[in-house]
Amino acid sequence: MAMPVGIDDVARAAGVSTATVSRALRGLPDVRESTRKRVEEAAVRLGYAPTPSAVSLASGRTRTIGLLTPWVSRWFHSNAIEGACQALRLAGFDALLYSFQLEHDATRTPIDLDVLRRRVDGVLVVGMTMTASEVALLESLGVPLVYVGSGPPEQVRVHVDDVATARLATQHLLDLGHTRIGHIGGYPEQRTPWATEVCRARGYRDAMRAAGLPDDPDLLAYGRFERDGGRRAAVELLERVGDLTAIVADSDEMAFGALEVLRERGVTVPGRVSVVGVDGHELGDLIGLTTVAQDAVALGGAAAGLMLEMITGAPVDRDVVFPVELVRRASTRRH
Amino acid sequence: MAMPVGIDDVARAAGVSTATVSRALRGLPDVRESTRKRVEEAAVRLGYAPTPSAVSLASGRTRTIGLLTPWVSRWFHSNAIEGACQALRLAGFDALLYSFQLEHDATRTPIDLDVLRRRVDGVLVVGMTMTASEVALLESLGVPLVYVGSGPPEQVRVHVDDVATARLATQHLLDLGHTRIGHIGGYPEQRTPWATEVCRARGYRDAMRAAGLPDDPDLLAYGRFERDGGRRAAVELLERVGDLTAIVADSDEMAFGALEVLRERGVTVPGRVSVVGVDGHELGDLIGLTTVAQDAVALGGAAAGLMLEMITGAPVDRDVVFPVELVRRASTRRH
DNA sequence: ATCGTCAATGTAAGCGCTTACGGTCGCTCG
DNA sequence: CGAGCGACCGTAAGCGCTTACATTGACGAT
Repeated sequence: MAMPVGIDDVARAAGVSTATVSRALRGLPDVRESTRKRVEEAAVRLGYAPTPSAVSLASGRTRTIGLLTPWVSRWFHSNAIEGACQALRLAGFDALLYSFQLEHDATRTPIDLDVLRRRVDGVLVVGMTMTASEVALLESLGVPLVYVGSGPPEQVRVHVDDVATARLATQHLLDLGHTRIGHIGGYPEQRTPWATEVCRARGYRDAMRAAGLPDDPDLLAYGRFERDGGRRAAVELLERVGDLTAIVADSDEMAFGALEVLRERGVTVPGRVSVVGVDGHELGDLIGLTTVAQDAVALGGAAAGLMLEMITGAPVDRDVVFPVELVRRASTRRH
Repeated sequence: MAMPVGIDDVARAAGVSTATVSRALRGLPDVRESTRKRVEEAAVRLGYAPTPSAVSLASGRTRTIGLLTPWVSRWFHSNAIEGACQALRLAGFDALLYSFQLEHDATRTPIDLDVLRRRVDGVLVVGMTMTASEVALLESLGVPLVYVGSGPPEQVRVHVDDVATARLATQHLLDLGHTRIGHIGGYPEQRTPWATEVCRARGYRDAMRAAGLPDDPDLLAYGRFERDGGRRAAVELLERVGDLTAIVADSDEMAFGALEVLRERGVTVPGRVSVVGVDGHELGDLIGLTTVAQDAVALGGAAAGLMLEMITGAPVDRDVVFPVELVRRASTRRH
């Protein structure tokens, strides 16, 4: 194991001062081209690489972005993280992963954001509905923030139009002649108005109203944004609504849960009930789930891009909205 | 935004030297209990938190673990990462995520491991078959290494017995009376002997031989360890083997791909062909895929635990093997 | 009373960089 | 021909901690 080579070693080898090495290697001006060449040559020859912590301490920058996420193994999150990671690496930035297992949304333990302090140059909030106080806490870190998936309107965010997305899903069902359409979504209580849960619920309601259908609370069921949440909500819905002919689930994973319940109860899909989800989960294809797809990887990548621009001080779009696409598959049909 | 409070501020507030603050806050000996109390009180009051880069620079430790992984959005990886992340956070460690999109395995671009140098106290290699030279490079980092999923025998690793796993899957099919059992696995070429691809292929072969069946190269098809890889391999298999009655796929995701192909071609499952996968993917339940399940989250968590022990210098098991479990579902039946 | 001992602190030298500031030198310009 | 000006580079002061080593008392032993 070769012993560590520092910036002074390079300086000595190149016959210049450490300051010049620093400038030369970082491409700063005020360095003669011939000198820079010589320094770079020496650096390569010695296999020099700056010590990150020393750079951070001296410069105040970490070249690291924090990824704040409630889960890493869920579809949206893992894909968005993947996209962000790639983009960050390309720019020479590192990704610090902070996954907070958020239990019950109500009694959720306060996130210890202090672990981020002075650790990152910016943070990407991935698919996480934060409370107002959490947002304030985040802002107190004093670094750029980008919200992926959903975020406060006044913040920089990269997302799809959740209202339109749910409306599209619902409209698809309406177009097929359904009217008794149940909605399976995330718990809207204690949510800020911009939460995905809230927006998608609104999209559903908007579509129903626009079709002249009355608001019917029986058609609404909630659960956590995952398969099991979808299961519970579906059970509720089936027990409450006898003439249900369709379900729009706010995520594919919830839809999968609903499909399970339907199958267990012998309710054929799309024979008796049509189901549409939201996300564009890879396995939706195999399962034959009609869905409104979004490109989570691209969202993550775009968010990372924005973040990098913000760090360099460039002005950025405060609100980047990605398109969604209805993917018709076997789980929906005319009523 | 309150201005940053440093260790000296705490020292002043507590009426001691910075050295004492450092010792007191880190629980080192040689600090009178009353002093420690006073220092802690002051630290809390001022909202002091040490600057990570300063700590790293001075101590040489980063309290950060690098997670090396080829993908984050695939089942095994996202789950293992999730498990590792949680365990690390509990210990106050950060997780630096390095996701390398490995393209073609043959011409894979050399991983730039230098980004890890002096950045991490250890690295977890998650579900990644590394070449001998990559392993050597990793070792040159001079930090503890733990391999999750598969790794060189002489290294510390946390994994399932891949040979036994594939054997179990195959045996299940044999027990059901199948003999024309195709195997869908990852490309075994250019792999080290301990690669998951190689071991699972061996498990399949062992089971077949043990059942007295001849080696039949026609029954082997390869692809990447994901859905599309499963698709291609399945297509190959179907075109080559007319009397195929069962398939063992080396991952659930590959099995899903195979199921798609079978369905597209009108081959009923398990009517004409039985399929068994490996992993325990959440959606295997919905899809009804028989599989040999492993607990990826637990693997990740255990690996993180080992890592932490290694960092503190404790001796650890060099080889932690987790159990697997056959989960019978609708995709397999008696021939 | 004297000395070693040991617990509890303080002192200060780094850790490996960045960067404000100063200095040199060769030119241009009035 | 001297002042002024850039271009280029070196000096050195940190950045905010950790830690080897020195220091100080208090105390029991001699």
